[in-house]
Amino acid sequence: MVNKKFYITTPIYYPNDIPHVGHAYTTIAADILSRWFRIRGYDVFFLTGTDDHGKKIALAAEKAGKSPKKFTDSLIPKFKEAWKKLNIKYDRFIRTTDKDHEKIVQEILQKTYDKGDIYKGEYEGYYCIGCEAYYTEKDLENGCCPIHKTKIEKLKEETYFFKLSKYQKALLDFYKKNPDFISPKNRRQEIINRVKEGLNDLSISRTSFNWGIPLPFDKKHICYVWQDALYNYYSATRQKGKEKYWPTNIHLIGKDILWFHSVYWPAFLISAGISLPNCVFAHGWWTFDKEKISKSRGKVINVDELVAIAGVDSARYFLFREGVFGEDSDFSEKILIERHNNELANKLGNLVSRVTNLAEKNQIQKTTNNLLKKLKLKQIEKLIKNYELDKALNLIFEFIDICNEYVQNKKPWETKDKKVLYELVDSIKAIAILLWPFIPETSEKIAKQIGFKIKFDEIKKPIPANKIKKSEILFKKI
RNA sequence: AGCGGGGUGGAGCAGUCUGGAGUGCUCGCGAGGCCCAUAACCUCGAGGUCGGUGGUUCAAAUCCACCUCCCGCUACCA
Repeated sequence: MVNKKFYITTPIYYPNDIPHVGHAYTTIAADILSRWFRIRGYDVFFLTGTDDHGKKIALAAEKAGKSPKKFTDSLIPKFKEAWKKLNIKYDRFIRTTDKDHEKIVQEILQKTYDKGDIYKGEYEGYYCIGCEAYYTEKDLENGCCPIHKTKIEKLKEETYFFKLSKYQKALLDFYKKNPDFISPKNRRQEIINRVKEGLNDLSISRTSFNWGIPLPFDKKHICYVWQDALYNYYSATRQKGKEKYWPTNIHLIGKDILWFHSVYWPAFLISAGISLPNCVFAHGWWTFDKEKISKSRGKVINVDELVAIAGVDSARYFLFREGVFGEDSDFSEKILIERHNNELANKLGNLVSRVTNLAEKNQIQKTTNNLLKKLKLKQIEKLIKNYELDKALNLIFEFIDICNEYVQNKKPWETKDKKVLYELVDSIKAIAILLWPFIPETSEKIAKQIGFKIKFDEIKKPIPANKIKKSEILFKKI
């Protein structure tokens, strides 16, 4: 039997950023889902990467005295290290400078051009020479550049346009037929309303700089950011053996780029005659101690800082337990530590500690695990399939409480009941397997300690009545 | 301005779609229990007219209308 496939992506990030909590959130979410579908037996392809092209990069490279390629090469390790640090297991790290990507982008652009969806025109905007960038009217302050405070001029540039307006109806039809395409559903109406208001054609090329992919039908022009970037999701599946993964099951993104993914992206694909992704899931933003994260105000928390607070697993756990997946949440070091202490150390850690200790002293004896019946496995599976990660975690931790209660009520330290201890050890196994996508390091420690494999089917397989040793402390309190 | 989201015991949140005793979670507070465990764990309790007004209904936090306050988005900007 052929396994079902699951293809998941994160956005490709701008490499001159420092990987921070926002990047980490999306990427961990993708990691959790891909791990989950892997243990459920799916053939998973998890893609992340960087968007190396664009004017900002070209300028930053110039400033650093490097070629853009060399410059981005030097930035990529930061991201790879961050993901390693967060225990993220992606299948490919794509860069928009990858040869296979460039080739695919050009092929599709040519196709789109041949179809007549790209035409030459003029782009008009407010151009600041100091910034070497265009601004929209509302960006200006009294007609001046917001950064240089200098008078700004209206400039025209020859550019190619994509006929986005042509796809208004097709998009609306598509949304109607695929109600889950834009998720969570409260964002859906927002997009639909805006699309109904009408779509402008999209300027897709620039001649003012050359760090990008040249248009195949006019080499003077380079493809401008979005088209180049969005196609990465597709080009990654044009590699040999990877074709089966298209279309994407879920594009995980931040709500700030939902418009591009739910409007431009399907329009580009329809135009190129490519089948459309199943779902674009826009999650919320992190505020920091109730304030919006902004670099200028120093309210960013980067991956190193995040992990330094209480470790990888606590960070991963916190991000998905705090708040509803899909909505905004507030990041606070204090609350992360609270959750680490109260939930991971006191509930989960302590449960493992007391049970393994009792099991070491008294041994365990195989029996039917009635305790496990209280685990709402079906519901948990359903929640994760609907990407309701916070709710799934709630149910798993509800079961941890039930286990702690069970220890309390059955008093195995008094009765020395080997069967009760067996039930508990077997239940911890189930907990560890279910938590593996969220806190892999901890689950693996538990698995090693008790002696089982992290596979979904193992949840229902009775654990062999091995000798158990008291576990080390899983989460030290802070 | 338009569109979207929100206002639930002291704090932070679920619950609202698919109405059914104010149910639940984390923390804080009060009392007790346990002693296996990471001074952890378990039980009980105090505390809310579910933003306001009106409507539908046998029944509304939940559905409808209006009002009020908070927050976000408004496009070629990753």
